[in-house]
Amino acid sequence: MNNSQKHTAVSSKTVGRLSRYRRLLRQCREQEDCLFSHRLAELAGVTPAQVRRDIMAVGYSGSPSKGYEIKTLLQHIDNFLDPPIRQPVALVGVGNLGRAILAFFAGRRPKLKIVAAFDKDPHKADRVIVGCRCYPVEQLADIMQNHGITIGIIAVPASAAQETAAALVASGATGILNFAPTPLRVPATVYVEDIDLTTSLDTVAYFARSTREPSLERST
Amino acid sequence: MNNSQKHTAVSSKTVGRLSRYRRLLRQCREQEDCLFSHRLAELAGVTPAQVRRDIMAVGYSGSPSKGYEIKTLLQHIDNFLDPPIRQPVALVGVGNLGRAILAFFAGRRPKLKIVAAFDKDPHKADRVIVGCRCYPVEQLADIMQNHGITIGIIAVPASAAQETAAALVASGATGILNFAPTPLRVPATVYVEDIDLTTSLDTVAYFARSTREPSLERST
DNA sequence: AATTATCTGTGAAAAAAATCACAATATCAA
DNA sequence: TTGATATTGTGATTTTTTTCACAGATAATT
Ligand SMILES: NC(=O)c1ccc[n+]([C@@H]2O[C@H](COP(=O)([O-])OP(=O)(O)OC[C@H]3O[C@@H](n4cnc5c(N)ncnc54)[C@H](O)[C@@H]3O)[C@@H](O)[C@H]2O)c1
Ligand SMILES: NC(=O)c1ccc[n+]([C@@H]2O[C@H](COP(=O)([O-])OP(=O)(O)OC[C@H]3O[C@@H](n4cnc5c(N)ncnc54)[C@H](O)[C@@H]3O)[C@@H](O)[C@H]2O)c1
Repeated sequence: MNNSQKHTAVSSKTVGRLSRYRRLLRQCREQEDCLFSHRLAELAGVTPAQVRRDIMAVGYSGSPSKGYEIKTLLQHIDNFLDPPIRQPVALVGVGNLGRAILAFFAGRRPKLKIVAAFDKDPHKADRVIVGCRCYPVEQLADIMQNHGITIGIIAVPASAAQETAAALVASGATGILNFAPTPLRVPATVYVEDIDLTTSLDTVAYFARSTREPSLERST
Repeated sequence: MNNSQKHTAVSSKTVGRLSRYRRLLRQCREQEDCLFSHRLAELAGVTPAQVRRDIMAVGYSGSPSKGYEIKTLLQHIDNFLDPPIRQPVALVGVGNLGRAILAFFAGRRPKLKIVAAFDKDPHKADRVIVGCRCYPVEQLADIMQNHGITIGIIAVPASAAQETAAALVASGATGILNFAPTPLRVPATVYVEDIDLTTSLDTVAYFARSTREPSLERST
């Protein structure tokens, strides 16, 4: 019981893809028992070599003849991705996006669930929003420490994002999923993943223009 | 009036960062007239060299003494990122997430706005949801072609994502922003950007565990 | 006007990520 | 048993992305 994280430092890209593989594998485990790297690659939209490399990280070997046994591979990925015990999550900002996020994660993943939501609006505090208890932000530190929360999701307006990040970190967060369109200033020991809709849409728009060949369309 | 896209093919990473720079620059253009690469780098959370490289893509040169003139740089970034005329967007799936997205983009970007939303639920069709007209999915092809829509946002359940993507592409989409946790199968000429919450949260959770050093905390 | 200090723009180098390509291995057909 | 075939795991290679580092530029200072 000593392995886990020291192999060669797995990249966040690989971790992300493993998460995606996991979902795909769960879907197809009813139909199939085993699959080959090229099959999983096709499902995931990556190359077979990429799949094999990624799978190396979880310490499981397939057989050249049958490929990967889905059940076992899933166990290995779960073991790699899932927290050993439990890793509760806090959501800050119960607005439009916050509620959608609560709805999205509700009832999934027992080990990685949103156990508390916070909002500075008193109307939202002390209620159960989508099955999740909502508290006033003032109680953030207390409740995070009570629950042992180490992950925060930021869904507050950009203007409040930095202070929210600071509060989360001060209360023990070591990972943050940030939806506010602001780069967060946090200690280097804290892992931040930004999800920036504007940036994503700008990027899609840019490549939607250049991806289309010279002449086309103009239907009747 | 010939330049724009053929320089050396700008990467999506650069495009994304330019979008981020733009937002930051807009914020600080009240306080400052000019800034240096290291200042913008600090704001954006990247290195100064990265900023300078990215800015090369928009064809603007700063002065070694004063840095970049914010107003002019913004013009160049706008010119680079924004569509020449107008690039209307369609949203498919007006559920929790869809409504949050409509709210988020409402009233911004005249050139890049969501002009139509679609849902298969008749209760949602033919209404104005957050300032955006909502139609039954059956009208997707017609309305996309009427409006000349080339960008689609997918916010339908995963099970309907592939068919939605196919419908979008068939109706002229060349770029898709996909929130459904499913890899989309589309022609290579269509640019797809996936936003996968589960994957993102898994990644944060993974690094939230390994990012913290051996011993710490346990405050009173 | 010379000196100093500091920046940009960019070729070159480094680092990171993806892909190639092949030995090792397993299976099957004859 | 042998040969043909197909796949894995991974070292080597390629490609992509980031960073380095410095020539050239600009302004302030003496
Ligand atoms: N709506 C979307 O689809 C979307 C998408 C991407 C990003 N975002 C970003 O996510 C954030 C939230 O978006 P939204 O649409 O839900 O906005 P919203 O205004 O609907 O919700 C924001 C919520 O945060 C609460 N809040 C404000 N300051 C707070 C603080 N200091 N502490 C705790 N709670 C606080 C508000 O009371 C409100 O309930 C914004 O930064 C937005 O830019 C939104
Ligand atoms: N809620 C979130 O925060 C969140 C976050 C990330 C990703 N997602 C993903 O986004 C998608 C939507 O999530 P949601 O929470 O809004 O779900 P939701 O169930 O609230 O909304 C889905 C909507 O899509 C409509 N729909 C279903 N099939 C359709 C079809 N074929 N054509 C047009 N409309 C159709 C439904 O009528 C419904 O209104 C899901 O794939 C989900 O996994 C959601």
